[in-house]
Amino acid sequence: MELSTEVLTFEFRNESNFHPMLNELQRNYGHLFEDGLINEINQVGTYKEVPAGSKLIEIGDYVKSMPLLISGAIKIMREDSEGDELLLYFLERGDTCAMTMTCCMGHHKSEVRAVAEKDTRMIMIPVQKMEEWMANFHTWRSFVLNSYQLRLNEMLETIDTIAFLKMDERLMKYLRDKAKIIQDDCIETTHQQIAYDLHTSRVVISRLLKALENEGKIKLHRNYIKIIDL
Amino acid sequence: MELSTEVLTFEFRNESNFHPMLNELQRNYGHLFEDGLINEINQVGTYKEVPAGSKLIEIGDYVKSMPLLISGAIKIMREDSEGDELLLYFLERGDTCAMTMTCCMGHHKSEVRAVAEKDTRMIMIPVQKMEEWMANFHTWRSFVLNSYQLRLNEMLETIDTIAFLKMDERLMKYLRDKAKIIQDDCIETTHQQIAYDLHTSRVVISRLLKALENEGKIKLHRNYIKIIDL
DNA sequence: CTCTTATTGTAACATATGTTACTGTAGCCT
DNA sequence: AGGCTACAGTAACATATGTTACAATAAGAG
Repeated sequence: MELSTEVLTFEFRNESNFHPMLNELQRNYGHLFEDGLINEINQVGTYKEVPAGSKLIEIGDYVKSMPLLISGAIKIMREDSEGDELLLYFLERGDTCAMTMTCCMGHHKSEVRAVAEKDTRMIMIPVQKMEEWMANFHTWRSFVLNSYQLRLNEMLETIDTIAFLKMDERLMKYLRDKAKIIQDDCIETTHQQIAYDLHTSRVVISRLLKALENEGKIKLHRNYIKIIDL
Repeated sequence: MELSTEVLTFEFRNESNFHPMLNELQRNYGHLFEDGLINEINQVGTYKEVPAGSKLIEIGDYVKSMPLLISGAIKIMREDSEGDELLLYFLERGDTCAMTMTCCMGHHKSEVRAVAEKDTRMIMIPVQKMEEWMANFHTWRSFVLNSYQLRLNEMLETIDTIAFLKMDERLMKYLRDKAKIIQDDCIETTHQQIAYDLHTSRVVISRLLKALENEGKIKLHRNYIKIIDL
């Protein structure tokens, strides 16, 4: 499955009479950041809008800016040397990517892939500012540390899921999480795509999905799954 | 297997003519921290020495100080609701525990268990100072961020191991990692203990160990395993 | 419409891992 | 020595997951 890696970027900075970014900032991050910081972000940040399916970061990429999500969702994936994939977690409004921060600050290659799960809007912050703000803005320090904490907890949850749950339970959790992310009981996907995300085979997923349908928990259709009671 | 949770703590602070802690600090963290910070750590830090096997943190504990490891090793474990265990990673000299930092700063319960793998020496930092130093010491900020990055990468490696490797490969990696941590080709442990760490059953471990022995990679003995060629 | 492709369902089988049960023995205590 | 316990070896079987192969059909392209 080939997805376009094209990304639409709109620059709003330095335009005198049109500041949607400032608006978005205040709406989504006003309660987190002090005014001075909001101002700085507005100065150096770049507004970016990407359609569902676009690849934002590939494994091995050098990353030079970190995102502040405004809306939408981003799927973070891991891949091993054989190309086998595994879904790690999703990012949503108010999130940033701790993995990206570590890449930025350590000037390392990305260890993960990031793909827009829905149409997504975000503000990109250049890496140099991150460090500067760490020294100057208490709210930025808190935000960064809090982001690390959230991400560590997501990783822990991922480990729990893989280590302690059987595939049928992982599948149920996957469907629940996905429905929550897209805020819809109808999940548009294929059995093959789920198999990639959970790192198993399509036949296994079809088998388990059919079992869930027989238990009345979901209803299967071509290219989408309707959640009844999970 | 019941282990003593007793912990030996020696306090060296505020003693005028005996400062082993300052020595240890300079030896192990002098290249990382500026003088002023070393001094502060020496003022408020507590030297702590624990024997192998002692439990430092239990899941659900509230943690009010973070460790800077001087020597030894600490095993970080996860446990699910049924009491099934899983080894996450080890901490060594120069490390601190990012999970602990997040607990301290967020005032959350610990999500993990920490057990001394060897006799271990460390300096404990009270949580209040952590935040203060974040604002005042550039080297402390770098250290904290770097610790988060290391821990995220350890977690990623753990996920890779569980998700992409079969049990025999996980076992080999486990033996290699363990030998490296204790710096000895003879690993003192039982099949049952390995089974707990890898979250599988003793019989499975015995079976796979026997296979490794037949391949000439290890030599099995009662209560210890000698690594030949892994 | 016809042809093609992607998607799904399903059977049959292979393999990895988990479970139960039993044995032997080293090490320790008395 | 005798007895106890933890540890290890192994067989036989159960289950979960992975693999291969093939059929049925919906959706889209022409």
